Amino acid sequence: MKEIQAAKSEQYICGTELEDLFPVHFRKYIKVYGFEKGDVLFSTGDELDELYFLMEGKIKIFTHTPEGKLLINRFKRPPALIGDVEYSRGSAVINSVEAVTDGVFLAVPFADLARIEREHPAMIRFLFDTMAHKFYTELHATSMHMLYPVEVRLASYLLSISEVAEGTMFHEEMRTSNLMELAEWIGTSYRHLNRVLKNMAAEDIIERVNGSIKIKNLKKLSTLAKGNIYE
Amino acid sequence: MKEIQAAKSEQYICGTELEDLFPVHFRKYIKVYGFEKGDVLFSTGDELDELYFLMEGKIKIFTHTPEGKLLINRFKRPPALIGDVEYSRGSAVINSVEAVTDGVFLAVPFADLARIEREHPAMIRFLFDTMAHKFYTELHATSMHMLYPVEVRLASYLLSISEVAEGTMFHEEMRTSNLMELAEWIGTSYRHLNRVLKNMAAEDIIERVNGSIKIKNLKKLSTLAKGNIYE
DNA sequence: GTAAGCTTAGGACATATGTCCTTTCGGGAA
DNA sequence: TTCCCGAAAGGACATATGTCCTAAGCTTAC
Repeated sequence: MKEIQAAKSEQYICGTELEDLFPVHFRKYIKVYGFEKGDVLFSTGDELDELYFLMEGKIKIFTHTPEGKLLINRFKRPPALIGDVEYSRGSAVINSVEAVTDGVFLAVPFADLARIEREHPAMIRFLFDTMAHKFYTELHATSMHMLYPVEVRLASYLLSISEVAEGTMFHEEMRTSNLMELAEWIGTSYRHLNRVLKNMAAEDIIERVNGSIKIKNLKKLSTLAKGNIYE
Repeated sequence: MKEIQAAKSEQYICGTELEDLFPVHFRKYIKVYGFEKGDVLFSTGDELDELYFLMEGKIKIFTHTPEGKLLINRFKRPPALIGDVEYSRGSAVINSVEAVTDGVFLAVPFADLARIEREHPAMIRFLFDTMAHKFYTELHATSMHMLYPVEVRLASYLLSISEVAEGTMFHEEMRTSNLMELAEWIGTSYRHLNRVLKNMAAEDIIERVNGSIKIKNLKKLSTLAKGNIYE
């Protein structure tokens, strides 16, 4: 990840929610960073001193254990905030972050953020709301994982991507390009995902055409998902 | 849960963190509620219009599915906040809350809270920090659940209660009185917990004396827990 | 075009965990 | 004391899910 000197933060801020958030005279302190697919953006334990706004691209946030097991916490697309927990707690980075695609961050040094916070209450309110939303989402996902088997989570996921019509930006957040990523997102092994997909195909709920998944019976799928929408 | 008219919020606020949080002239709007063991305090879907500070007692926060399955989200002891997510999002109650023991809440109407927030920035900062902490804790718990089998979670739990010596208030938060509650907290069935306890006993890590658990080999336990502390 | 390397697909087997039931046991109610 | 009940303990079996492995079908680089 490296700073793009040429880029002006203005071009990313204009027309977004961030316009209200950053008083104009603070904008010159905002840096623009670019990253490339596969970059390791942050690692557990790093010290952070900037807050990052994901403006472009897709990133993945994950935990890994000392034994090397890996758990995808979530995939994120804009708009997303990285480093808010660390800003609040003053602690080191909790989860590792990796770039799934190329992308762009805006960065605000914690020191400047503290100043903005003081003279512009909207900022802290924004941070609070964002955090509340993250927490809510996390709670929801945890419940799903603990309460339902993979089959239900998968059904719910498939539903969510099939309803793009009514879709807020939110649904975008977890579209995945291939099955392995999907397995990670749902929180299971690729093998098991495959097994469940096979069952669904056997029951004519979906059809697998050369790698991609087509929904054949939306109604059955809804029943399976038990009214859950994956987020 | 009912308001205790006689009680003054002052007596609960004095000497705590809340002293800085509530400007003196706002304190008269703070209500005091008492509840009794077993009371259902909040249910999913309720509309909330107050923020609650748990001052005394122990409560349990849980989700239940349409099918009746139940998932303990966590147990809480003071200090704890209920309703902050709802305040931020303006949404209905997410998880149900039940009293595990008798206890006391302080309550601040959202309307007043909004006013305090405006003239006293420490309040929103407090909410933000609290939320960040909740989020962090939730993340940690999720990772534990997803990454480790019950055995490790149990070991970690036992460690945490054995280290009361170094204990912040935090460790208190999840002491449970009986095995069924412990099973719920760890997120497994009573049967399975029992099974795992038996294994540990067989390996001389613990000893089960008439219902209670004694730790016999702290070192082995630590190894099992792999350095995790069940926060 | 060919080899290398993913991604997809699935067999075989092991393990973690859940469900249902039965038995035992200690403490409070009658 | 006697009886009853909830908590504790564990057997038997079912199910969800993981691990390891093999093979086939594509891309992609050269």
